[in-house]
Amino acid sequence: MARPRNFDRDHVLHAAERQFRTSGYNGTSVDDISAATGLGRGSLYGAFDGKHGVLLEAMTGYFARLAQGPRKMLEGPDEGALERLHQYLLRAVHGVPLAADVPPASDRAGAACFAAKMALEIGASDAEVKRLANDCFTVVRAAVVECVQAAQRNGDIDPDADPDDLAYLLLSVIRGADVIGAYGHSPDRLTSIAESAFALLPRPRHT
Amino acid sequence: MARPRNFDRDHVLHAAERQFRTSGYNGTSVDDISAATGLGRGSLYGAFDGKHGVLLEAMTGYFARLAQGPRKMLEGPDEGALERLHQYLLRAVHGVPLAADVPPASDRAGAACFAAKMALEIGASDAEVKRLANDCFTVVRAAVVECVQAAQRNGDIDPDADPDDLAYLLLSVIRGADVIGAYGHSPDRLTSIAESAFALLPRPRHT
DNA sequence: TAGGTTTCGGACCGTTCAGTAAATAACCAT
DNA sequence: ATGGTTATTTACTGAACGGTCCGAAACCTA
Repeated sequence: MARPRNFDRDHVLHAAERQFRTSGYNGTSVDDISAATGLGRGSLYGAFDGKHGVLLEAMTGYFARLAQGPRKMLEGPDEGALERLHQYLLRAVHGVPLAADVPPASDRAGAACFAAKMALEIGASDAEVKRLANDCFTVVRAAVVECVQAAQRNGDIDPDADPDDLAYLLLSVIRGADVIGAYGHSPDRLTSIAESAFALLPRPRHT
Repeated sequence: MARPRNFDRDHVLHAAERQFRTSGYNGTSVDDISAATGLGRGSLYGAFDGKHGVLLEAMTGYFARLAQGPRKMLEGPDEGALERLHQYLLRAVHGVPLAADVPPASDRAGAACFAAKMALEIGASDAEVKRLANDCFTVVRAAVVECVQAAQRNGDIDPDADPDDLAYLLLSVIRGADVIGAYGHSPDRLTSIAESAFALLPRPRHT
C-alpha cells in the first residue's frame, strides 16, 4: 500500500555508531550522520527521532550485540572457563568491534567501548544514555561473573574470592585499557595489561 | 604603564576546566566559558587563544597538578611504600579533584580524570590534546613505578614482578573505575575495586 | 593631570547547527 | 491504470556557534 523504505535500518545505525564513536556525540552533526549513512535529514527524522533518537537506537543495537558477543565467548563448561576468560580479556582490551565482520581495533578512534564513550561524554546530563551504558556494562559483567564462578567450580580460581568483586575489577581493567589505547599506546601494551591482569587472578591455595 | 589584568589566570583556568569536565569539549560553548569564568569573550581571546587555547592551558595546569599531587603521595621511604600505594589507589579511583581545596568526587560528573575525558572525546582528532593527556598519564605512571619498586625493595611486592607492567595495570584499573563511576555506580563500589586490585598485588613468594 | 598602553565587555560577523515543512518519488491494493 | 500511503529529498528557519572588532575603562609613568 505504501512506499517501502529504501535503506537497511541496521546498516544506518552501524554507520551512525561509527560516526559517534569517531567524533563523539556533540562532535557529530546531523549532516555528518546524513553523509555517513547516505540518508537525508528528513528520513532521519522520520525513521528515528533526530540526532538523539539515532544515538539511543544505535546504543540499543550495541547493547544487543554485547549481550551476545561476550556471552557466547564466555559461556561453556566449567572446564576451560579460565582459558575462556583469558581469551576474552585478551580480546576485550583491544576494544569492541563495530560489527562481527570488522576486525577489532582496525582504528583506535572507534575501538573504545561505545557505551563507555557516550557515558563519559554526555552521561552526566543524559540519564537515558547513562542508563543504557550501564545496561551494557551489566550484561557483560553478568557473563564475566558466571565465567569466574565456572572457573572456581573447576578449581582454577580461588573459591574464596568474590566473583562479583573479581568481575568488577576485570571490567575496570578493560575499560581502563580503552582509555590507555586512546592515549595512543600500542596494542602490544594493551595485550600486556590483559596478561598481567590475568596472571594476578587469585589461584586456589594449594600448589 | 598599562592597565593590569583584572582576573586570576589560574582561577579562570580552573573554572574552565570544571566546565569542560562537566560538559565535555564540544558541549561547552565559548559563552559557557565566559559565564563560568566571568570573563568577556574578548578577554578570553586576548589572554588565551580562543576555546582551544583555553583547553590546552587548562590541561597544562592539570598536568602540573598531577605532577605534584600523586608524586607527593607516593614518594617516600621504601618502608611504607606498599601502604602509600594502597592509599593512593583508594583515593585515585574516586577521581582527580579539581583543586586541593575541593573534596574529591564532590560531583561525579567532574570527577573523572580530565585528561582521560578529553582524550576520549577529541584525542583521536586532536594530536595536541592526545599528547598532553598522555603526558599526564606518563607522569603518574612514573610515580607509581617508583613506588612499586620501593615496595619491592622493602620486600612487600614480589621482586620478580615487572614494575612497569604492574603500574600499567594499576592505572588501567584507576581509569576504568572512572568509567564505572560515570555509569553511576556508588563510591563504595569504586573503593571495593581499589581494594580488590590492591589485594591481588603479587606478594613475595615466601610466607 | 595628561598620555600611552593594555584590558575589558558587548556588539557584531559569517557559518553551522538541529529541526521542520513541503514537494516529489516509489510502491501496492484495487 | 490510478489513488492512497508512505519514503525521500530539498529548501528553509530561527537559534547558537566560534571568532573578531572596537569603544570604554583602568592603570602607570611622567
